[in-house]
Amino acid sequence: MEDRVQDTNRQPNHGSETERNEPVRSRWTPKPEQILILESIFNSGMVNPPKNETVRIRKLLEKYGTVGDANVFYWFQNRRSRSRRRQRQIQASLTGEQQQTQTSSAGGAIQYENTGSSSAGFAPNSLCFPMYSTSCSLVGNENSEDLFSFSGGHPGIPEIEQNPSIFCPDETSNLQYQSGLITVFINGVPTE
Amino acid sequence: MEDRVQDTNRQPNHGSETERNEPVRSRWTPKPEQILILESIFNSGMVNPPKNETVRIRKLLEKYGTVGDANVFYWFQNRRSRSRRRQRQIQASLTGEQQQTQTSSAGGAIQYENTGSSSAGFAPNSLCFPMYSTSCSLVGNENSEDLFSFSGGHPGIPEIEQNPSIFCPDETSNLQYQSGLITVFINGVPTE
DNA sequence: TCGATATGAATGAACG
DNA sequence: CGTTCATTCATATCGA
Repeated sequence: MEDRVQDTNRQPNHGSETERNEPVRSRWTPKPEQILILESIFNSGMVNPPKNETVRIRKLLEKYGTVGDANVFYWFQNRRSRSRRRQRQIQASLTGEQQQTQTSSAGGAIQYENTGSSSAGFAPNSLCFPMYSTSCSLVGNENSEDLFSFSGGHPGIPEIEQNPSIFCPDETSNLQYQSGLITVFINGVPTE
Repeated sequence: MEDRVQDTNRQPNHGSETERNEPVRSRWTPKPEQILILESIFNSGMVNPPKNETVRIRKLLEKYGTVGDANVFYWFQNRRSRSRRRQRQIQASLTGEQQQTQTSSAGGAIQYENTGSSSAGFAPNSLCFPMYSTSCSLVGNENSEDLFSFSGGHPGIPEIEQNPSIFCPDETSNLQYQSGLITVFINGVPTE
């Protein structure tokens, strides 16, 4: 398994090769711009995009780097899973614990189940979004192909759930615009 | 394939017992030998074993570790599902290479693919099975109880799988034999 | 470089 | 049967 055929380039901060060129990558490493897009979509309420949407999202992301449907799919799956887990843990520590109010662990519950003995002291720096979140530029994509007219009504799948109450407070309340190109997210779909 | 990673044989079992007596495992983790057996059966064409077979398979697998009928059942179910999904995905990315955003809902099937719209280099190397496939030894089990003499006559249920042609080419064309104990797969049933 | 965390990917279990 | 959730594994990245 593992054909490391995927070529993605990571390089969050090294500005050398930005697009093509990759020694050998085993796992997809989303670029900052891609993460931003994904985050936005997720936060827009589309936490579980159907296949069609997934494909569209992938195409959108491809403008910033190679990515496959599977990557997008996994991303959302992990996202949902992790959000939920975090939420659950927070809840748990809030309700069921009166014994020791977040003493050592400062409230955060990590995911790693006690792997051994290392005390779990650490820093819950970011409440819900720990991601790297490097500075992203999202500069205008020269690619002017019409992405989508964003699906107003779903192609036939009324299945989306506009999650009314998202837990994640998150800090990515982005809406980045720069270099004269504004990207707005309509219905979870980045449009310009 | 690719040992480069894996095989860490690392039983998630942090403990020491690799076999009997699990500290507390919520989910079954098939051992390499078990996987091999399952793969072989599946690749033999028995992709959807009836209950009787499932029971037998489970008993066979039990020689290498605790396992229940449900595990076997789930395994085959997931296997079938996955194989099919992958197949579909490959198809899709082949045809959709130019465009084709098929709206046929199809429910998100995703998993593996390398699309590289531009410069698609895909790797046929790992055909279809991403799974671990660790090196297995399947060393002779001193367990002399002869569980089966392979089903001579079928228990009475002619109801077998329907799918005659499986797509997955697979690479596990094993047939391992070791330390004086040869295991052959007759009719998809490992026998010694 | 090592150790910890973050997160992509794989897969067992379950749901509809 | 197809899809989704939960758990686990493997790797990228950061910090000391």
